[in-house]
Amino acid sequence: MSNLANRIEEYLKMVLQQADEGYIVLQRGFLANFFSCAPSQINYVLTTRFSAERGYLVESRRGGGGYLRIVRLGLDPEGKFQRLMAELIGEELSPERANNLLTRLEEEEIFTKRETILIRSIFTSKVLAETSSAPDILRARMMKEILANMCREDVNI
Amino acid sequence: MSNLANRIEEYLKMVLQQADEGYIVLQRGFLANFFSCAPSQINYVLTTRFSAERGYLVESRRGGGGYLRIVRLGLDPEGKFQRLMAELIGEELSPERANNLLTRLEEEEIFTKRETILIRSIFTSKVLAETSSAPDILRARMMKEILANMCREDVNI
DNA sequence: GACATTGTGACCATTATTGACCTTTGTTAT
DNA sequence: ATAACAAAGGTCAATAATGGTCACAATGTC
Repeated sequence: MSNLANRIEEYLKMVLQQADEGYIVLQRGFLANFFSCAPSQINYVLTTRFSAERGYLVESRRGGGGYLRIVRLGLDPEGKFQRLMAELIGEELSPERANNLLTRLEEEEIFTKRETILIRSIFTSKVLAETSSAPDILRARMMKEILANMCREDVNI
Repeated sequence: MSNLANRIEEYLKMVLQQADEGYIVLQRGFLANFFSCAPSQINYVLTTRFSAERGYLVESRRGGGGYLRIVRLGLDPEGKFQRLMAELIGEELSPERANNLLTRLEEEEIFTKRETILIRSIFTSKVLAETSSAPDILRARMMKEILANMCREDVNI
C-alpha cells in the first residue's frame, strides 16, 4: 500500500499539518525532484487526493516563479454546512465520491470512525448495485438524509 | 485433506493469529506466487473460507499498490450478531421489524444512539421505498452488511 | 456415475506512473 | 518594445501494476 502517490500524499498532509495558515505553497518541480518522479505524478496526487470532496483547494501559477498552493478548507460553522454538502453531493453520488466525502467528514470529526465504516459498508457493498437500478441516485439521497438527521443540536457526537 | 485451498486457508489464519490489530494486509500476487497457483485461486479461498458468516471480512484495492485486507471479526459474547445475521440471510426486513430490532440493539449497547439514528434515517426514509422495487430485501441486506462490519476488532464502540 | 469441491485461464476493471507535448509567465538581449 | 529563451505548471494518452469474475476443467466423494 506504500506506493509513490500515497507517500506524496502523506508528505503533503504532514507539511500542511505544521502550517498554521491552513495552506502551503510549494513547487511542483521541487516535489517531483524530491520524490524522484515525473512532475505529472504530482498532478495525479493533487487531483486524486486533494479534491474538493476531500476538503482541499489547489491553486497554481505557471511560468517563472510558479507554484502550487494547497488550501485546507475547514467546514465553516456558519450553518452553510447543509448547503455545502447538498452541493457537493448533487443528485448522484458514485462510490468513489462517497468515499472521498466520508474521508473528509471523518477527518472533520463530523462522523466517528465507526460511523464512517457503517456508512461505507452500505455504500460500497454490492448490495446497492445488485438491488437498485440507480445506485448513485440512491446513494446521494441516503447521504443527504443521513446528514440531515445527524447534524442537529440534539444528536451530539 | 490437504489440498491447496486448505493450505492457503491455514496459512492465512496462522498469520492472522499473530496480527494483534485483528487484520492482515497482503497482495494477491504474492500469495499466488508463494503457493504457485493461479491468482484466482486466492479469490476462491477468500470467498469460501473468509466470508462474514465464518467471521471474516475482506477488503481490497486494485491497481498499483493494490492489496487484500483480511479482517477477523470478534465474536460477541452470546453470538447475537451471528444469529441475527443468519436470520437476515435471504430474509426481508420491514420498516417495523427494523425499528424494533434497532431499539433492541441500542438498548443492548451494540449501537450508540447516534448510530441507530443514522441507520433509521436510511431505513425509514422515503428514499428506499421510492428508489427500490424491493425495499424490504434491500433493508435486510444492508442490515447484514452493517452487522458484519460492526464486529470488526479494529473499531471500538 | 452423479454431484460437490477445487483449480485454472482468459478476459475485465481499477489505480498508478511516465513521457511527450502544450501553455503561461518571467527574463534578457537587441 | 519585442523577440528569443528560460522556467515554471497542465493535459492526455500509453503503459504498468494490481485485483475481480466467470466459465470450464480437474479432482474428490458417495
